[in-house]
Amino acid sequence: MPTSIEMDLSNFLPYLLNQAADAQGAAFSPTYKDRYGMLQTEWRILFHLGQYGDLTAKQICDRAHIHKTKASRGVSALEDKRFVVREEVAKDRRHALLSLTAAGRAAYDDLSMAAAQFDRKLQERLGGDDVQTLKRCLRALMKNS
Amino acid sequence: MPTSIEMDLSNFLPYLLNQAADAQGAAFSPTYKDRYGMLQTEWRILFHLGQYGDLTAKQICDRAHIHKTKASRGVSALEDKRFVVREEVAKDRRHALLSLTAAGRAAYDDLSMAAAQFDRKLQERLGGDDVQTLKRCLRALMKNS
DNA sequence: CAATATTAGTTGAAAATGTAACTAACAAGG
DNA sequence: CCTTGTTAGTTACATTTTCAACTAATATTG
Repeated sequence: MPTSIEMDLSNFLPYLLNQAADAQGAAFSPTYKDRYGMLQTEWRILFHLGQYGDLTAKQICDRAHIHKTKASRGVSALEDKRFVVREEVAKDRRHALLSLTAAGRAAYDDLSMAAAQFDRKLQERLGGDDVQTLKRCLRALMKNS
Repeated sequence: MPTSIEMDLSNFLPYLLNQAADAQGAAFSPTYKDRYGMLQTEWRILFHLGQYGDLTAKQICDRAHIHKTKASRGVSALEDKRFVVREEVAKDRRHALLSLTAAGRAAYDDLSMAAAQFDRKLQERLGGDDVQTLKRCLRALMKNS
């Protein structure tokens, strides 16, 4: 006799969030994985650089909530793929400004196009009003408490 | 000059989902991690057994979209903690029915209570109407396409 | 009922992640 | 300047996850 008064798993928000994120992440990941052999972190770094221009690793970490070790490895992988180059900042040699190469820019353009298309399909599936509410809620939930 | 016509990261649903799931997952995980040393998969298995009664590993995998190797290791860990016992099914000895021990049931009760409370706080933060919409959207997004 | 295919679950190795300790560069106070 | 503290980023190591191969049990087919 299961006691299920307290909580219903299918109503537990962290669970729903996680399942939805997994499902959609799995649906999109082949795009960057198969085309460019990227990991999620690499794709995220590439996206930030493509969208916001040159940044240091620290800035990317802060914006995208990526841990610095993960970012460090992601940047190295992108350098190996010749998608990113780093340039030391003269006045503070701890930082290095990251920027996209031509190849990196091409990959970004390709992937951001695919991402936009992916998003449009989701919007169609859910309907515009719901998507607005959904995104507003998700933005609120990103910022913890 | 960044080109950001195509796509805005802060509007890309897989990204928002992932960030929100990470943030809320990180907010809740100390509950099972600190109290019982559980990993997320273990907590999820425990939850399924507590809520839906005795199940085989396969049934849990199917319901919770957990890969069988992850589930196998999660079940072993729960056995080590004496939260779960397995009983062979006579008519098909490949399966094993998993069930909670008294200690497992106690942990489940404790955690499901905490989960319910966590969820109530989120509902308060977001407001009832939005939560309804949010959950409906997330359920739709869980089932891929 | 023997041969083959499926299914549930496990195991080992490789890949990825997280944690902590580390280096190198700068900053600030004495 | 010289100690002490902070910051950006890397590296080493332990934990976790993923992938592929495997075992054991049952189902299916000729």
